[in-house]
Parts: sequence; structure tokens; C-alpha cells
Amino acid sequence: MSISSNNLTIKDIAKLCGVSKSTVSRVINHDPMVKEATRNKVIAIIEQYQFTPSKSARAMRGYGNKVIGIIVTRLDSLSENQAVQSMLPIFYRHGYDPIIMESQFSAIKVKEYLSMLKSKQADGVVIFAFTGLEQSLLSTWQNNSVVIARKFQDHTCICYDDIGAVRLLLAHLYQSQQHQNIGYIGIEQQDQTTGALRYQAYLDFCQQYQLIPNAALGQLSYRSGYELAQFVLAKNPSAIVCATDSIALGLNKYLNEKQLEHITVASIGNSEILNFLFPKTCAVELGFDQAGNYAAQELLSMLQNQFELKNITIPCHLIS
Amino acid sequence: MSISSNNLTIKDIAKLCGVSKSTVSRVINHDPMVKEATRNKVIAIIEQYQFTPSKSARAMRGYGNKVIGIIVTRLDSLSENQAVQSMLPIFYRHGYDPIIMESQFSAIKVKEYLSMLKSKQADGVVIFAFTGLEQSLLSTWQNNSVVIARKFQDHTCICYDDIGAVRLLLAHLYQSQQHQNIGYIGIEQQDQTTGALRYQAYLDFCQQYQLIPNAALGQLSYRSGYELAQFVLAKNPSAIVCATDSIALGLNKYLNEKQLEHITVASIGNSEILNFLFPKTCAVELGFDQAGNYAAQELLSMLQNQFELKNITIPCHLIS
DNA sequence: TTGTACGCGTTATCAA
DNA sequence: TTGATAACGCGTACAA
Repeated sequence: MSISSNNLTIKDIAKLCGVSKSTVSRVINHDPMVKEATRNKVIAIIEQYQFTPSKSARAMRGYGNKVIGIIVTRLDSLSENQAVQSMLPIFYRHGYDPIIMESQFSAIKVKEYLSMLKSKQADGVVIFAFTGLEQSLLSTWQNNSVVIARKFQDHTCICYDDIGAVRLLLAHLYQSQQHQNIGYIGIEQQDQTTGALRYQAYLDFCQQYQLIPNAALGQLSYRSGYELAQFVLAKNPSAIVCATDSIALGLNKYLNEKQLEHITVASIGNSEILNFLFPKTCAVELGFDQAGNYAAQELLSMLQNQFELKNITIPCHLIS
Repeated sequence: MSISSNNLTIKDIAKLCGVSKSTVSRVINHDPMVKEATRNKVIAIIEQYQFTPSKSARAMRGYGNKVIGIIVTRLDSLSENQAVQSMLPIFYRHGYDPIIMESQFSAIKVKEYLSMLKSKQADGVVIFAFTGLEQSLLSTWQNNSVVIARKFQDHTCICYDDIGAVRLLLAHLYQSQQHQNIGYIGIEQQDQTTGALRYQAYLDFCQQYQLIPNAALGQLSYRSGYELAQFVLAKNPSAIVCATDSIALGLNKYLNEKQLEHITVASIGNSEILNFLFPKTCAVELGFDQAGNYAAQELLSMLQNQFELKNITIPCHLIS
């Protein structure tokens, strides 16, 4: 029950075992060229003294710092938080130190952070994409980065099923619930995924089933949902699909104020607060936690040189 | 416009300057024993090549990694996010790499993280306290840690003005708005600050002005605010003070449903969403961003050996 | 005021 | 299968 004064070095362990530093190092790095017996002896001592090799020293030998950079757009993004929360434990479990940075949708900051990470000899990066983030920034990180929420060529990407989510909601409203007049409140198309992709999926569905589109596009904010509500409502929809949960929140507030709560609200993305305040909202879960899981897993396997570009789309599902 | 291939070492810089490694090292570490002229020359070259000394190598020499651990309770805590958002830029600016970890209110995880940070030779720690976090865990970090939201002896702490906030709200409701019957929805007293401290302040105010207390205590959640509403409402208050913004959110939902919106809601802690959904809520700002600022500043000055324990309480103020 | 030489903890190369 | 030894980039006695 001795205090594991982590000042032990590989040298001390070597002395304790009666072998040389090199052998201990070999055991640590799983070098097969070491006799079973000696290995066991060394491992035992290592366990006993809770020895961990100095990360700094390893880093200096070019081994990487066991550091993963996680670049989120905003620390208070609920969706990204879910993803991050699910990847942190995975990284910890594998002995990596995740360091979280906030891009605030600025490509310049991303560039800054990436070079910080490079100079720190970080092993890998998980980055949440946003409109304006150029692929070229990540060119140095092709083999050790995972991009979330956008498809980049020659990169491992984890995407949400934007189109599927819209279609899922619309199918539910149109086919199961017999809504004929379905409005849409979204985000301007400069935003490629949340904006353009989802809006286009709405339009496509309308065309396919010969529905008359009734949409308004604005910002990604509560307020935008609230303010755009009246325009879509002017054409008397019986249901409205919202591109995000914050928009759904704004719309719900508007409907509540105007006593229009018979109108069905559908949201892409579900959040605790939306669910609590407006439980009638029909939401589709994009799978943020799964995205985090995949991101961590993929990055780790890339780092173990099981190098293979992947392009994963997380399946979405309706909240029942 | 050359690519700053960060492979430069102190040795290269030395050659470039026509001096020796040691001199460069001395310049970097602000050793006064170096001639003005040589210093300028070296600095110029360093600037020109954007040279940064290898953190790993420095760490190996016992210099610390320029790493700050930030242990939040939950990544999706709005209040902590505000604080973190305001300290990150400060740490970056001083060349520190903040690494954010999530305790999930578990002392065990904190212990784990702290030893991770120690083994990583982190320079300092900012930790958001919670009920159950024992001071002893931080004993090793007395000189290089800042505790937020709880007073620990022999530690630098940044606290919110729990008592002041309650009194500010009550004074506003009682004296400016003439409310006589003011209820309170709070958190159970096991939680020392948000729970006990704020509740006690409410009771004290009531006693001081001879008001009859009307309180209910529960959890820190929307739902708790919603569920406890009826008990406090039973005694017909004209205003209700909520210990947190989430509770206020829950209460507001209840009032909205029961069409009791003439009742004034007051909240300790303001959040964007509360403000958006229920703008009539009277909120007091605890100053999370300021707390982040102070925390970063204090920690940095501690690390520069301007060692001096401080105990800062952030002043709160009413949202107008 | 500056340079030389050594050590930090680790891995890699070579020789045994 | 192992051990001695040279690096890695940096800071710092010590010497000049």
C-alpha cells in the first residue's frame, strides 16, 4: 500500500528486475523478442509499482504525445457535446489525453489550433466541420484525423443522415399521419448540410409526392424559428418540419403564444430541453452519441496503422 | 513566406545566430545574464522562424508541459461553459494548452484525472467544485490550482455570490415590486452552495422581514422545478424565486400550462434559452464569464510564482 | 557574458 | 535473447 510516487523511471524498474533498461523498454513496447519468463517478471514489477513511462520522454523520441485534439465549433453546442461526451471515455481508456478546442466557426482559429496541435506532436484530431472550413487545412492530417458532419475527400468522415432524417420525418407526417400541407423552416443554403442538404431533401420529397412546398429559411437560432413561423403559417400548414431543434424550440414558442398548438411540430435533432418543454414535438434523433463513438474508434484504429479511409453515415431514427 | 516547418531546434537557431545553444536557451528563459545585443539578435531569429521550443523536451527537464487541466462537472453545463469559454483564450494567449475533462460529479473521476494530469506534468488545474468533492484530493495542487464555486481553505477559490444573489432578487421583489408572498423552489441541502446556501439566504431574508417562508426543495433539473411548482403555489405566492435557471424553466412551463403567468418568476442564473422563452423572468446574473476570467488570471499569476492565495467572490447583478 | 559538457527518460542500433 | 550506448531537444552547472 505504498504511495506510488510516480518518480520511478524505466531505469529503476530495470534495477528492480535485475535486467537492463532496454529489456524493460521492449516489454513496454510489446517487442516479441523477449523471453516469456523475463517478460512476466518485468510486467509484474511494472504492475506492482504502477509504473507508467514518462509521456514527455516518449514524445521526445517521436512517439507522439498520446494527445488527441478535439475541435468543436462551440462548447455549448448540445449536439457536439453529446458526441464529445461519448468519445472522451474511449480516448481515456486508451491512454490518450483529449484536448478540446473551440473554433467558433472560424477557419483561422482552426488553422491556429492545428498548428498548435502539430507543435505539440498531437497524435490525432477530431474536428467538427462547419461552412467555411476548407479541406486544405486538414491536408497534413489525412492519416490521423476524423471529420464530423461533412464529407471530405480522402478523409475519414462521420456524417449525419441529413437527407434520411428529413425523409423520415416527412414520411411519418405524410404517410402515417396523413398530413397534406407540410411546411418547413430551415437554414439558409450557404450552410451546406444543415441548410442546403436538408432543404433540398424537403423540396425533393414535395416534388415526389406532388406537395406544394412552403418553406422559410433563416439562421440557426431560436429566434429565427420564432420569427419565420408566421411566414410559413400564412399558408395554413397542419405540420411544420424544422431543420434543427433550436428552430423547433422557437416555432413551438410562437405556436404556444398564438394558441396554435394543434399544429404538429417536427424537429431534426432532439434535445433534452425540447423534449421537456414541448413533448409533443415529433423528433428524429441524428445519433450524435453514435457519431462520437465512431469518431473515436476510427481515429484510434487509424493511429494503430490499420489505415483505411472510411465514410460513415450514422443512421437516424424517430423518437417514439 | 516559407513554410515554418516546425522541426527547428534550439540548436538550429543557435547556428543561425552564430551563438551556442545555451545562449538561445537563456534568451528563451529570460535569463538576465545575456547581453542586450545578442538577446535582440536571437529574439529576431526566433521571431523570424516562428520557433517554439519543444514542449516535450522542456517537460522532461521538469519545466511543466504548459498544460492546464480544466475539470468541469458536465460538458453541457451552460454556466460552466460560459466560464470555460472566457478562460480558454487567456490560456491560449499565454501559450498554455487547456485540456478539458468531465468529472460527472464523481470524486473518483476527479482523482483519476488529477493523477493523469500529474503524470503528464500539467502546470495547473482549474476545477469546478461539486458536492462530494473533498479538499484532500487537491492537496498536491495547492500552489497551482483554482477552485470554482466552493471555498476551500488554503486554496485559491472563485466563488459565486449565492447569498447576495438571493438577497438581490428578494430585495427587488419585496422592496421594489412590493411582493409580500414570495415562494422559493430550490435544491436539497446536501448540495452545499446551490442547495443549502441559497435556501438559507431565503430563510434569513424571510426572517429579517417577517415573511412566511414557502419553499420546496428538490433536484437540479427542469423536471424538479415543474414538479415542485404545485406545492409552492398552494400557498398562493405572487412571486417565486428559483435556485437555478433550469428550475425556473420548469416552473415557467408549469405556470404557462396552468395559465398562471401573472406570477412573477425570479431566477438565480440567467441563460439564453430562459431569456428567450420566458423573457419576463427576473434573473440575476452570477457572472460565470467573469469567474472564468479571474480563474485563468489567478492561475497564471500563481504559475509565475507570484504566489498568493486569493478568495474571490464574483459580484452578481440583476438583468434589466 | 558566453560556450562546453552532461543529464533528463525514452527508444533504436548494434554488438554480444 | 539481452545489454551497452547513442541519440532526441532542452536546461544548467561549470569553466572560460
